[in-house]
Formats: sequence, structure tokens, C-alpha cells
Amino acid sequence: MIPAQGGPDIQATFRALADPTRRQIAALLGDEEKTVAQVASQFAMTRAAVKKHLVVMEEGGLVISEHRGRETLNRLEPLALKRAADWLRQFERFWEPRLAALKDAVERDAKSGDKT
Amino acid sequence: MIPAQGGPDIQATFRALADPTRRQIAALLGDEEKTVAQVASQFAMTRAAVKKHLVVMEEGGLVISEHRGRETLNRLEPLALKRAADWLRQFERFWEPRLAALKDAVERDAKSGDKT
DNA sequence: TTGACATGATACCATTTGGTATCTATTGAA
DNA sequence: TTCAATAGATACCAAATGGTATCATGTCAA
Repeated sequence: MIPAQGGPDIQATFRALADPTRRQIAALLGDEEKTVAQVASQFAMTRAAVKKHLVVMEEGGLVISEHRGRETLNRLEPLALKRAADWLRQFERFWEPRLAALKDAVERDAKSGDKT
Repeated sequence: MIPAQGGPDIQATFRALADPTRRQIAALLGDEEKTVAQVASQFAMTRAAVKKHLVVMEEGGLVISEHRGRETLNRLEPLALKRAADWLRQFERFWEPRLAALKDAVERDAKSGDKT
């Protein structure tokens, strides 16, 4: 069977992405899963504050936390990030011609630069 | 010359994207530029509220407003959306293998479906 | 069993945010 | 000139947000 997608709504995901601390946490968790304390050690704020951020990220589907014995491992769920990227890509048709025009201008500029 | 990039910081852009009304406005402005009143007519809220959203979107680089006579045209600036998409794509290396594994699983599943 | 350690939950606070209402300023046209 | 239409600015409000401090809970090990 094709697995069900759906997941958290895009609103919760974008809300989770709207805070710089949370985007940093996402980058931190990319390479390896970490406990709350490990994440908190990277920031100048309380462990409780970091925990709150992690909850928001869970609601946005960006993080999955798993209890392992005494500690809780938090790992990145990249598919939520992909969903946000996919939403943004709906505007690709608007920025694509802009980049193409920019490229043309640069090439013309380089050519005129050769002459002068 | 290659035009200077930079623009608004990624934080302002993601903050502008974190509200559903603003994401709808972005979609609205994609096709054609609109006045504040034209945008406001699509929502169940005051023109002043929509104007506030537009200011936040300007701060995030998503919208450029231009005064034309008595009215003010607001148009989408897609490059800011591209910057956000580019930021997200930094995690592509995390979701790519996931999708590849998923694809494999689906193919195996289809094959077993043929047999049973 | 008992205590240290890591976590979770809650109450509380200041600030930001999304929204309305209201007022002022331009602009276009009769 | 004068008036209606469009927009911007400001004051104000309720709710959400980011943060701390504090307390309760579960787990590993001596």
C-alpha cells in the first residue's frame, strides 16, 4: 500500500519555522537525534524553553520525540520540511522567468564588459 | 554588474509566511497586482487589518507596494519566496533518501501484489 | 530502598500579534 | 473649489507567544 500522507497541516509547519531558535534546532537535529538537555546546551535559554520549542516543532511535524529509558531522543522529520518547500515551489513559475531574465542581463553585461 | 542580493533577512520572510491569511494574499497577488481594497474584499476582515498583513509581507520582502495616483498597487516579489525555498532545500539531503526508500518499498509492494 | 538525574507539566509574566475603530491626508473629478 | 474615494497612522484590545521558575514524575544505579 501507498502510505497515508496528510500529516500535520501546513499552518502548523510554517508556524514552527517562523522562529529562529526553532530553525536552528532543526539544523542541529539534522545530523543526529538529541535529548532536550543536549539541544538546550546550545542555547542561552532554559531547558523548559527549549522543550516548548520542541513541542511546537512536533505539532508542525518537524520533530519526532521518542522515549528511550530515562531520556527522550528528538529527531528531525524531514518530510515536513519538504512539504513546506513544496508549498513554496507553487510560486516557482513566478520567480523562474525573473531568474532567466537576470541571467540574460548578466550575459549581456559580460559581453559589453569585454568590449569596454 | 551582478545585482546585489541580500534583501530582507530570512527571519522576516518566514515570519511573514507563518500566517494563513498572508499565504493566501501571496497566492492572490501572484497573478496580478492589487490594491489594498481589492485584497481586503477577499477576506472577512477590515481593510486596516489587511494593510497590516501587507506591511508584514513587505518587511519579509514578499510584497512590493507602489503608489500610482490615488491608489497603491501591491505586487508579489517571488524572489523572497525562492529564498525561503532555498533555505528549506538545505534539508533535501535528509528527505531524499527517505523518498528513495519509500519508492523502493512501493515497487516491492506492487510486485508482491502481482503474485498474491 | 533511596537518591541523583533527566524529563514533563504548570503557573506566571512581558511582549508580540492579529484585529477593530477612528482619525488624518491625498487625489481625482464635478 | 469642493467633495467623495482611497489610502495611511494611531490608539486600543484580546489572545497568542517566548520565556522563567517551580514542582511532580519516572528511571538508573549504588
